[in-house]
Amino acid sequence: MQQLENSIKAALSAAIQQVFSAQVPAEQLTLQPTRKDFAGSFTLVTFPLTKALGKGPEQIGQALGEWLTANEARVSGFNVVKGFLNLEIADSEWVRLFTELSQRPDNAPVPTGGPQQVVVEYSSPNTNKPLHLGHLRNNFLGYSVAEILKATGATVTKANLVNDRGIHICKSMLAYQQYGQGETPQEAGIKGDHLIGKYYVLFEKHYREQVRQLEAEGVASDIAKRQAPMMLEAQDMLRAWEAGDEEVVSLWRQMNGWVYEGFDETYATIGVDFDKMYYESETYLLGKERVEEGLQKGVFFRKDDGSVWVDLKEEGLDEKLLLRADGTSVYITQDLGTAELKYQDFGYDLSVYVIADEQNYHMQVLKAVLKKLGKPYADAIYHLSYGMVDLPSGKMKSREGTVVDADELVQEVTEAAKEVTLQKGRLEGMTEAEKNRLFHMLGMGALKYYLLKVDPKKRMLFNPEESVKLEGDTGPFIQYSHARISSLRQKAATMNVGENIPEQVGVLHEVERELIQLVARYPDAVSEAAKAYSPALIAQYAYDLAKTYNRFWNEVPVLQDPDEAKRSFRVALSAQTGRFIKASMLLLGIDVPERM
RNA sequence: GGUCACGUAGCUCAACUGGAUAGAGCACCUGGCUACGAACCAGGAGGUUUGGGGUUCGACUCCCUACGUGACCA
Repeated sequence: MQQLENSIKAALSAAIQQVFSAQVPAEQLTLQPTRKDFAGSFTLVTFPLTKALGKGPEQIGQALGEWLTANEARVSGFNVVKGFLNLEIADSEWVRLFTELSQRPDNAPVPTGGPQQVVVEYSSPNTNKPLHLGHLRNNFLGYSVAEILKATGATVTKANLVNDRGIHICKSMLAYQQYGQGETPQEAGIKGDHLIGKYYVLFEKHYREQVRQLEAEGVASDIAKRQAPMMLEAQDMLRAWEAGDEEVVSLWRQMNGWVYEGFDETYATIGVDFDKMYYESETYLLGKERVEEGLQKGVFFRKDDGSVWVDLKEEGLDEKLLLRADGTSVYITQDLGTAELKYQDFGYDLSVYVIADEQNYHMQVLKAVLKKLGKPYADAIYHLSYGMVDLPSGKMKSREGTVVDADELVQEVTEAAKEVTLQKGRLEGMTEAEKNRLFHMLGMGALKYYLLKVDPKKRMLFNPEESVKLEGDTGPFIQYSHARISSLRQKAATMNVGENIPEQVGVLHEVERELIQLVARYPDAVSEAAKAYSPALIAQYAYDLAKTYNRFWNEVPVLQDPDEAKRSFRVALSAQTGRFIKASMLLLGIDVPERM
């Protein structure tokens, strides 16, 4: 489609040369898809040309339209409305374009001239609690963006940086020591990540009680928060961990192990994967080396108390602490180390960080610091900043217990999909296992599509009732369209209708033309989505494709048409639509069924 | 206090990066299954794009300002 558009532009540029004897390079022309209410496929906006050509917008449109229909075989007609020249493309050209696309292998890359070695870091959980709704947006985005970049031909590594050390996990450990009585996930019958989460909550509960008590005794609030015994103990534990205390380290290992088992189960269920795992416990020391490097290069400075800082005022930021006075690291310290390590491992020319927008400032600082250090990979860092997920009741707050648990949510959407599918689905002859796989596929389709169809940058609202809907602008709507196509193809096969594209198709139906144009846009959709790091563009495309196909289904007979050529052509068009629906959905991490 | 986002139909989201009469879905109303799958399709109603100013042939989009929401920095 892009090619066709470019060659039309070139033709327009030539037309301007011929008719007005003026030079207007093709790149300067604004060509856009024609709006639905007008005839034509491409529209040239002629307003910008009036000055250069010294004519009115209608006059220009008329003259160019006439020249093109006479001299350019692919342009079959035109009309001018105010400053808009609408060009109609010959049906033969659409059929030719479609034929070309049908021969394209499904996994052919869409070259964009973009980065080739890519690392996408996403998920990046803390190990003190199970995944929740916010993590789901992150996971789905990261997975999808990685797949989209792969589709452009890049070599992509999916990385997960696990935050396995720090005060948060010590809190869970402490509570477990005090109240756990050695229980294991197996004994408790709870997933490991949920078990650890339970103790984290327990810590918070008792800790807050202690703070309240201290306050009742007249201690100031901020002091009480720092002096509460459980907080002091947790900090002791962190120090013991850093010192390598055997007992603490072994408990830490055991509890993190449980969490990983739980996470792995969740990752498998939601269908995301990673090529490389990083653990902060293994990388945080590397960050200190970078700080040392910065001190030696003179781009960082040490304050009297021994803490290390960087001055980013010239970059429009502030002074930033890099290492505490006691030599312990802060978040950014370890990020410096991990960035270096990733570069050593993969030599990326693009490193994507899928991180919520609350860390915009932090990521700016990271990039600026790496630049100060003169790191060649600083500019390759891209922060894919996404908005928070709100609930109808407001913000999710773990303190108030309003977080939506990922595992529970997956369960719910699957259950909802099951209910409807049992009622309306065509499940004859399917085994129980196949049925369950289908329910899961549809439930996840609904959930993933719901979270991915919104522009990543924007904060979004998660409405539980809407997220399990299967009608309208939803994943299952698109999955349904695919199932329909599969069914049609099967029937076509039994009726001996081929999927070949005949030499002569005749005049196209308007909706056929529209469908071909959409199908032809697939590579453009992928490349736009890659450039914008936006799965939402793919979701939008898949929806348009399914929607237009359904209109085609309702308005045009396929197997019933008396003309044999039309029958095969329409089956071929259906088949290709199905392939691109599937390809698009797979880019979102959503699988599509043959029937449902 | 400072910095940065965002504000579009009752609700949830689009709008090709400055182009035509701002589009979809949900909800509401009307119509279409003895047709290849009705989880579908067609139609109706619903908008001062938060308010106010400016830039230009043209502004949801860019600039200024007020209000509202959110995040971050101490």
